[in-house]
Formats: sequence, C-alpha cells, structure tokens
Amino acid sequence: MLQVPFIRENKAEVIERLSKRNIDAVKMIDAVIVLDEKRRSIQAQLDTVLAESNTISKQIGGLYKSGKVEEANVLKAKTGELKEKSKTLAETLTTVEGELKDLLYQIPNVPHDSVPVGNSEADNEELLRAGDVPKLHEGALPHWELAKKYDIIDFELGNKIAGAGFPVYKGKGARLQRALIAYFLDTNTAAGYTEYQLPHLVNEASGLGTGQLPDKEGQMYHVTEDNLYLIPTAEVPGTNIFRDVIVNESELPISITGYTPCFRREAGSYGAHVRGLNRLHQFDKVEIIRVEHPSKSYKALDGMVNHVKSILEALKLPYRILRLCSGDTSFTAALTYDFEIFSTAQDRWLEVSSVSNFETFQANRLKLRLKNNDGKKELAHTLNGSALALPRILAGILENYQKEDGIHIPEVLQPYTGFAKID
RNA sequence: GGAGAAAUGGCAGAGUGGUCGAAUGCGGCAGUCUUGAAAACUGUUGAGGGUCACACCUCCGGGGGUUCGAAUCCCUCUUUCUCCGCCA
Repeated sequence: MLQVPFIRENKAEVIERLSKRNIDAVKMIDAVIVLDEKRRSIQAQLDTVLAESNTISKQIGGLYKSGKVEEANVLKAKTGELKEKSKTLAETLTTVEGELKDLLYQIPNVPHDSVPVGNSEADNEELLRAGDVPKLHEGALPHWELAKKYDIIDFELGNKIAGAGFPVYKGKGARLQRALIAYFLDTNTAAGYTEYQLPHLVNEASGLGTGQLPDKEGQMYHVTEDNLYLIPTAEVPGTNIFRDVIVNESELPISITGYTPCFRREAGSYGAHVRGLNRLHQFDKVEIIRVEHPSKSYKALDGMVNHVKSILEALKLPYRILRLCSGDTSFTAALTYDFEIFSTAQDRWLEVSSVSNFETFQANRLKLRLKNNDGKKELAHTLNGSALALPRILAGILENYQKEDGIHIPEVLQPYTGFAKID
C-alpha cells in the first residue's frame, strides 16, 4: 500500500511511475487525494465536536460536585445535540476511511527506476547467464519420465490421495527433498539468516499485511470454517512476524529464513508447461526475508541476489538472472530479480527463485516501523526471496545430472542425501 | 469439549464512573559524579490522527452498549491461565 502523504506530495511522479505498469492511475490518484482531504476535514469537524462535548462534560462534573443540579441539567440537554452530530460524523468518517483504504488496496507498488518497461515475461531483462549446460546422452528424459523410471516421485498416487499437483515423493526422491531443505537452511543460516519454523495457516490480517489479500484471494486455499488461509509462501507468516512492530534502527538488519510447504490454487494454469514438477498445488520452499533501513534495502537486495547465485553455483546448475519488467513485476514489489535454471531435457528455463524489494509497500500495510537513531519513526523496507524453491531445482538436478547409469547427485548435497547416485 | 479466572505502556503491576494517557518499579535514553566503567543521584521515556508549530482528537485485547462523562458498569467475540476430559 502506498503512503498517502507520499502520493499527495509526489502526485505527478507516482502517476508517471505507475504508467510503467500500463496503468492509467490519474483517476485513482486524484480520488485518493480527494478522499484524503475529505477524511481530514471530517476528522477535524469531529474533533471539534468531541472537544466541545468533553468540555461540557467536565463542567457538568464540577456542577454536580458543588450541588448545582439545575445548571448541570441545562448543560446536559446541550450534549444531546453534540452527540447526534458526532455520531453522524463518526459514521461518515468510517465510510470515507473505508473507501480510501479500498482504493489504496487497488494501487500497486511503484516500480523502481531500473525496472524495464514491458508487458510480459518476454520483456524481462537478462542480466547474467552462467554455468555450463551439460551435453546429455542419447535418450535423455524429462524429469517426469525419470521420476517414473527410478520410482522416486509418484504423481498418480498424489492424484489419488489429493488431486493433480500433489506429488508423492518416495525413497531416494523423498530423501533428496529432505536433503535440499537441510542444505538450503544450512547455507542460509551460515550467511546470517536466523532459522524459523512458521505456521502453515494464517489469518486474514496476515494475508492483508503482505498483500495476498485482497488482491490475490482466489490463489490461496481458504479454510472457511475457521477463516484461515493455507500459506502460498513463507513470506506471509515470516513477514507478518513484524506486523504492528516498531524496531530500533540498531536491531537492523533483520534476516530470517524458514522452510515451509507452499499451497497454491493456481487457478487458470493448464497444459504442457505445468507437467510434472513445473507447477504444483503443494510444493516446498525455503525462503529468506529481510527487514532493512530504507537507505540500505537495495544493497541488501544485491546481497540476497548474490546469496542465491552462490547456491546455484554450488549446485552447478546453469542459470540466468532476470530483472523483471514492469508488466511482470508483482503487485507488491518495487523491483524483482528472477532466477531461472536451464533444463536441458525440457529445453527451457525454469524459475526457481524470485527476489524482491517491497520498499515500504508491505511495511505500510503491516505498520512495520523503525525508530531511527534520532528517535524518529519511519516505515521500514521489507524484502524476500526464495533460497530456494524445491520442485524445479529437483527437476533441474534430475534432468541435468542424468547419465546412462543413473542420476548423479551434486557433490554439495551428498553429505545430506547419504548417496551419490539414483539408479 | 466442560467449569472457573484474567487481558492496562518495552516488561512487571496499581487503578472499580469525572481532575487518568494512566501511580509505582524495572528496562531504555540523556546528564551529574568518575581517568574510564559500575554504583548512586537527577531528568526523560507509549502509539495514531491533526497543525508551519501549538491547540485539539482517538487509543487501557477486538466490537457493540449504558451514561452528560467509561480503563472502571453491561453485552459479545478473541486470546491467555487453572482444573477436568480427550490426545501426537
């Protein structure tokens, strides 16, 4: 959520920057300013009425004490009118505040200056391509075939138990999943992130805090009985640790990591591109989250990018880094870098991480503030990224590391898997 | 799930209808003292709205009500604790 004072003071700039997202924000921004003025004017009127009413109440108290009941009753009669007035004003205020909030919920974050203009993923800017694409033997298979051949992932079984998009990992497949989670967590904690285990269901306030609600309501599984949502990413419970929190500047940066399963309804996805592990309703992910001082958040973002890079390099997977274009950058993010690994067997790039700076967009909804060293309060910046999402990493390992005699496990993972080959 | 108790500032904890945004202690911050530190002492220290700045308004778990006036009374929801039941 953008900050109203920022919108008010930088109206033209906000509209200009939002236009990068192909949004004509003129009407919305004007409406925000009008509603905010209305809000403040009504607030002021209400305050005046309440002030008068408070004064009279105090006088009545004094009169009663000195036994002047008659005079007190005269004043009492006066308060009825004030009460009516304040009630009406308070109702109007609630309405206007609601309208303003609804409107603000509809306005996405303003993209960072470096974000290239574009409509789709085709316009994303490739910044780096690294790692060797292996030459596979004749008859190399895509991961869903490999999964069947070595009996490590059973998609049909998952289908039976839950439905499409809920794979069952077994044997060395299950162990490899566990190894990846442990390896990622160890790597992240070694880099200074504190490990958390977080709830997998969250309440409505948390969904609003990080921006999944109301914008992406249909993408989350909703447990209506208890009004809870299954998390689509650890970003939601992880970032909401800091909802309604004021941190001291000296406590920054805050760096946390956590493994969670992620649940996504993926309404509207279909076809060959969602085959196998490419798109799932339930998958595992290790997330990194940071809370930063605004002056340091972009440096932190670079640090996170380098961290993810180092993991992919350790796994020896061919990858590239993209700077997402305005059309592909999510609603809440100001700047996002995507990591993709190249799957030789599928001959396509697979997204494995998305690292974003949300600046104050989430913090404003979360009311996550920092008290700087001068004692002044301002909104903090939040960031997060995957380090990493499992399914496509697994797909990449299976496909890129396949040899005729089986799938060779990347060296760094072997201490975690306890085996060097799946055959 | 049943019975009872409770929810107040960073923490602990007073406050049961008016002068309470709220005693006191701890913690935090600043200062005095000290070569420095500790101790001791002094001062200061919640959040939001509003204003150029004040004034002023709101907030004592959430929501609603009674009253001229609510942290205080009533209703309701949530959460926590104790006991019982069930249970990985």
